[in-house]
Amino acid sequence: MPPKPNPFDDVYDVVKLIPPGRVTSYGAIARYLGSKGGARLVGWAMNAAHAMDDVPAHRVVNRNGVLTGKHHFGGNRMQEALEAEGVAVENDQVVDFKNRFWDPAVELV
DNA sequence: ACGGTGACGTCTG
DNA sequence: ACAGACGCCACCG
Repeated sequence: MPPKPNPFDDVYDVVKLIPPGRVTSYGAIARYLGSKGGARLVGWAMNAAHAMDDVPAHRVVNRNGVLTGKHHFGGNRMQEALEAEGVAVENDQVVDFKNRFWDPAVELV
C-alpha cells in the first residue's frame, strides 16, 4: 500500500529524525506539532508506527522516561533496541533520561 | 450513530 | 508534596 497521507505523518517524520542514542517523549512531539494532536494521539501514532520499520518507536518514551509501551513491542524488545543504540535502560526506565532527552522543538528547531 | 478506551500530559484541589 | 480530574484525537465495539 502506497504511503497514504496519515494524520500522524508529521509524528513519523519527527520520530524518524530522532538521533541514535537519544529518546523523546510523547508530549514533546505533540508540543512540537503545536499540541494540535495531544499526547494520546502521539501514542496512537506510535501504535501504527510500530508496524512501520522506518519509525523507531522504541526511542519514544513517556515523560517519565519509562518504557510505557514496551508491552506492545512484545516484551523486552524495546529495551534491547535502546541498549543496542547505547541508551542505558534499567527497570524499564531510561537512565539519565534528562540527559538523553531529545526535544524536537529545541534540537530540530 | 454513540460511547468507551488509550504507548500521555498538564492543571487544580 | 500528593492525588484526582480533565483535555486532546483516533480507533474499536
